[in-house]
Formats: sequence, C-alpha cells, structure tokens
Amino acid sequence: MSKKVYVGMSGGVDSSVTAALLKQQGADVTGVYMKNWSQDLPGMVCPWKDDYQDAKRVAVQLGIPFKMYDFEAEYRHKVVNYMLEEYKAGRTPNPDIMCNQEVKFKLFLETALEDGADMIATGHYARIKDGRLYAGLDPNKDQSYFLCRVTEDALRHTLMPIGEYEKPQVRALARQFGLYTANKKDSQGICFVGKVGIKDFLREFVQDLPGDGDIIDQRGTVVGRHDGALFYTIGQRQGLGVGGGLPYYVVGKDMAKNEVYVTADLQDPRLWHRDITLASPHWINGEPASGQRYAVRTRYRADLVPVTSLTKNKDGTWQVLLEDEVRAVTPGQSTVVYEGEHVVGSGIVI
RNA sequence: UGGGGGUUGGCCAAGUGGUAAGGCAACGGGUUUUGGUCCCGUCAUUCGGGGGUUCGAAUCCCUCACCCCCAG
Repeated sequence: MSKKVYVGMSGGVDSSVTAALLKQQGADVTGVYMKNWSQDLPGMVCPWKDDYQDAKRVAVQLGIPFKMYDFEAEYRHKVVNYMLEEYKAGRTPNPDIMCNQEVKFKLFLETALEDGADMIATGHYARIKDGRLYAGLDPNKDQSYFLCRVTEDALRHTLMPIGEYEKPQVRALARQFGLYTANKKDSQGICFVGKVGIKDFLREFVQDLPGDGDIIDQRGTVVGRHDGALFYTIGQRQGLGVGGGLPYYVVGKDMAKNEVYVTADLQDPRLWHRDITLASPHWINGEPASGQRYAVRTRYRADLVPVTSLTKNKDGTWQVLLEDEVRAVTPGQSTVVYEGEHVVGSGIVI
C-alpha cells in the first residue's frame, strides 16, 4: 500500500509540481490548501481565493483529492502578532521563518497526520535526508534559510521533491505535466499575506504608532525626518528621503527617543559586525560540535560567511565569531548555521 | 549699502561663450516567500529675477533680491 502524502498546495508552480511529482512516483497524494490569511489590505486585494482556485484546478488535473485547512486564527496569533510585537520592540522579525516553524511544519503537519496522512510535502527548495535539512540544489532559489527552525521530527515526516531541481527545470516539468499554474508568476512578500508594503501593513495593525522623529548621521547632525522608527531596518537605504552626496544607510535606532541613526560612510564600524550573539537557539539535530567548519548566513540570500568559533554562553545564548565582517547584521533576523549544505540550526540576532 | 565670496532640478555638485556631467533622493521596473541589499530605467528646453552684449551665454556687462565671510 502506497504512502499517504498530504501536499501543501499554495496555488503556485512549485507546490503544483511537488504534487505532480509525488503522484507520478506512485504516492497516494492529497492536496491541501492552507488558508492563513484572507483580509484585504490598503493597496492590495488578498489573493487567497485565486490561489485556492489555482491549487484546486491543479488537484483536479492530477485527479487527487483536495481539501482546505483553515489556520487563519493560528496564523494571526503565532505569526502576525509575533511580527507586530517585534517591530514595536524595534527589531526586524522574519515572519516566514515563524510561519514555517509554527504553521506549516507544526500545525499543518499535526493536522494532516491526524487526518490520516503518513507524510506531508511542500514545494520548498530544500532537501531532507535522514531527518537532516540541506540546501536546495538550485543555489539561486535555495529556501533552507526559512526552514531553519523546523524540528527533526517534522523533517522525518516531510518530503520536498522540488529541492532536487533547479527552478527552470521545475517550470519545464510544470509545462510537461500541463499544469494550470505552469506559467504563474512566483509569489513574493510575506507568505500568505501577499505583496503588501510593510509600512502599510504596520500602519494597519500597530496601535499608537509613534510620530515623526529625527534622522541623525554619523557626525550627530540631524539630516532629515522619518515617520516612525519602527518602520526602518538596519542596512536600509531606500525610503529615508535624505539626499545630498552619498547614500545613507541605517545603522541603528532608538525606539524610546524615536530616532533613526544613519551613516554615509560605508566603512562606519556600526555597519559591520563579526561578533554576533544569538538568542532562542534551535539546533535541528543537536548542538553544534566544536572542531567543525561552519558557515553562517545572516539574512536570506546573503553570502555564507565562514565561522571562526561558535560557542554556547552561560545564559544559553550562542556566540558566533566570523572570519569576515558582515554588513547590517540586524536584531530580530535569524542567523542560520550551515555545515556545507547541511543546515545545523539557527538563532535570532540580539 | 565698506570690501570680498556665492546663488545650477527636492539635496550635493560639474560646467567661465557653443547650445545643462555626475552623485543622492524620488518615481517606475527587475531580482527576492521577511525587512532590506543589489541591478536597470526615468527625472532641469533650463541655470535667483529683470535687462544688455553676441550668430550664439549658466558662462561677459548692468541692475534688483537673497545668503555667507571679513570689516564693525
């Protein structure tokens, strides 16, 4: 008897091909659309109905059962609220990592298993072997960064067939299978919420937004005004509205004073870090061992940077010392530890 | 109201007689399942106002306005 696999189908190409490949391999596939968000936002109509329709169409094409799980309440609670609290605290959260941790590889997995599934599958560009997570084969699309907080147990119940392919191959497969979504544009933005400006999103949901404040440069001069410190993130260049000479990059902010600090000097030490403290560590298959050669990624799609040392502090946080300085390490973002292509785990930058 | 310097697009800034560089910002697009970064494109018929010289001026002259510095 073949395995029952529940595939998370978002209505995009990647998850469509995931379902098709598994079906082709002889699995007993069921498609599931997770409804995590349905609210329209300023300047954006929520695309969930279209996405649902697309996923459903593909399921019909493949001749597989299709259902919908409604996780809106949990998504709002676990992902959106977390995100809002982080922004209010002056940090820059990564909602998609939280979504994977709490929704896709926890809630969805548990619900599917209770529903009779043996495994789940998703359209992520990453690979799983023996409960270990590896980068996707296509370095350009690798999404292992976002999966850094899933558990080994979840990995042992998950398939990610797309991770073995490169994006153009996936597109080609979609056409070969004749999938309805073969030429659908890749999605962007906060997963499920859609393409909405972060400012618009925060304005909609954060109460008591601060007012305008000063933008202060490396010499302590007020060079401009901003409309709320929480809207800005470290390393940011666009959106400051301050011209004259060289571009400015955000190097820090003071939430209490509602001030944003910038520099026009690319050598400004506040823009570079080689010593990072990580809170909330999560090691997928156990803590890092000493003597291993690790590398770290401090943002999605950032270059891997070799690690000099990775040690546990007394208070449970971890200390990462890098071989090279990295630009714009940002509190709230995850630093993901790799051993070659293997994802060891991650922590959140303090 | 003695002298000197200055006024070029939102900002910085080239250009001193031949018909407005460049950078920043902004806007548009691309890349991107966070936020950013990054890449590409667009952006002064016009050079503080007025007048004059010249085939032709942002560039020379006159004048008015404002700013800065030194004298006080």
